[in-house]
Amino acid sequence: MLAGRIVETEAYLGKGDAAAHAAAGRTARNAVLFGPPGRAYVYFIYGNHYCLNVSCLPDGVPGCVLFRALEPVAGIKQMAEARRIEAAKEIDLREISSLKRISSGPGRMAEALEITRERDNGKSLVSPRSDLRIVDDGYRVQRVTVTPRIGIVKSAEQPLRYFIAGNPFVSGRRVH
DNA sequence: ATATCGATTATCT
DNA sequence: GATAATCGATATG
Repeated sequence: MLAGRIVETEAYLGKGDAAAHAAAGRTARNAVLFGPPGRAYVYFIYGNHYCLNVSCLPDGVPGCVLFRALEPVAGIKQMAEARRIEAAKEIDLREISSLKRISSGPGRMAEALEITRERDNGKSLVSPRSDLRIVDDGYRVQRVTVTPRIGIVKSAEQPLRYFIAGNPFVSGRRVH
């Protein structure tokens, strides 16, 4: 079983959030965002990467949370293999710097979990029967830092990125 | 350490 | 035809 702690997220809203895929209304691509909450919204970006979100607001109201980084917890070797970083010589999975390369960043995270739109879009993330789930393991976050979102141009100033303060698996530069 | 750039394709204008 | 919620490699200080 693969598992990781969610350490970094971003919120994307609907109309009024120009950076959100739902901003211009419902299409075949973003239909999950307009459906019930708790479903996987997986999109393909830059011709290379998948990114995983969970739909959040009530049926008919678009909104989601993008998962940007995981702290690897279980199945670490398998995730490293999925990322094709197991073979490299200087990789030592006991080192934080190596572990960070597994699932710090939305594209990396999806690759580590082998998530694709074809397989996972629309899946429930809350059903006990689902093979892709968000669960509570009892971990309690002490402090959350809020900053603007990464990699967007429109609505770039809004403070909608959230991460566990000081967690070493948060992606990007700003970790505090 | 920071900056810039190319890859590669589904989706939308 | 242009764009994009990224990544990894390369160049430069």
